[in-house]
Amino acid sequence: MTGSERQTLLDRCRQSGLRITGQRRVILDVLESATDHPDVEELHRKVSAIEPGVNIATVYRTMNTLAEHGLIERHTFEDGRTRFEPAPTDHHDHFIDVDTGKVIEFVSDEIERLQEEIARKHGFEIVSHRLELYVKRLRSD
Amino acid sequence: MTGSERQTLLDRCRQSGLRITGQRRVILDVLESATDHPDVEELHRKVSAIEPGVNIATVYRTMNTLAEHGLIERHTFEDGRTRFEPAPTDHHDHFIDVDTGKVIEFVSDEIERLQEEIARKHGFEIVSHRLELYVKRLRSD
DNA sequence: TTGCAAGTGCAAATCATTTGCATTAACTCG
DNA sequence: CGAGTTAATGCAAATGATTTGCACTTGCAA
Repeated sequence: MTGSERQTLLDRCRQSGLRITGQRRVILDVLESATDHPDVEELHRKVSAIEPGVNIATVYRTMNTLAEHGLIERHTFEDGRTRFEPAPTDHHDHFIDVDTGKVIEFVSDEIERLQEEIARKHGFEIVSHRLELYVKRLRSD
Repeated sequence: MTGSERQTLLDRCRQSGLRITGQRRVILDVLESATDHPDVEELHRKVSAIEPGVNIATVYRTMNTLAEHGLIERHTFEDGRTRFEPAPTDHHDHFIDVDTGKVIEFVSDEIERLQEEIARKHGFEIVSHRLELYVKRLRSD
């Protein structure tokens, strides 16, 4: 019932004691408003459109800093590129549309439960996991 | 009931019309006898132990050739390194032991089925997928 | 406002992987 | 079995992504 449920990346940066610079504002903004999971180059391109002159090394460094502080997640899909997504609030898995390259999130408690079960059977406990479904849109004609 | 069920990588290379060179013999051998999923550097190290003087570019090239011919699979786990595993005979998913780095394979028809179901619900059909469980050994004390 | 540490730009360094080119060696065919 | 073609290899240089050293700038706490 507080107003803090949809916390912005910027807020979380503050909480982590990171300095809020002009570049960071833009980077965080771009990162947050991205529907897709962008890679560094994409980020840099979008950031530069808003605020030219931001060095790509800064984007790299910012991504690393954010990741260290747990504010973003780093993903490496089969296409090899390292991509980012803001804040692991709730856990979810990914559809990757092989035609468009779009990444869509989904959740399945059932699958999560099965994973636990299988791990236990093998004498493991799960630290984390990743499930990626490479998909094509179903055509209804 | 023929004798062809456990086909060696070498055989499959021959079938694909690849030349069998001294280096390749060794590389295939190392690849096949590896329980873990090695990356290029690991492969090169092991190969060099048997047959010194094999250039790492050759290992890279061989991996690419094998992958093109579908004789090995390329994986990129969260640790970022590109790793290989011989022959995608049956489909399976991976446990990655976060302590040891070991990769263990497993299968779950149930999970596979759930995946199909979820994809369908979202209007997708699955082209391929990857499920990785990052795990720790359960301690029984 | 002042000072210091964190952040930034730029260029050079690093790391993994690929590639051009000359050389070697597998397989095919006679 | 020997010659020819063509893939495979070695080596070094090129590439592409990411990191880093260093000098300079700037956010923020006091």
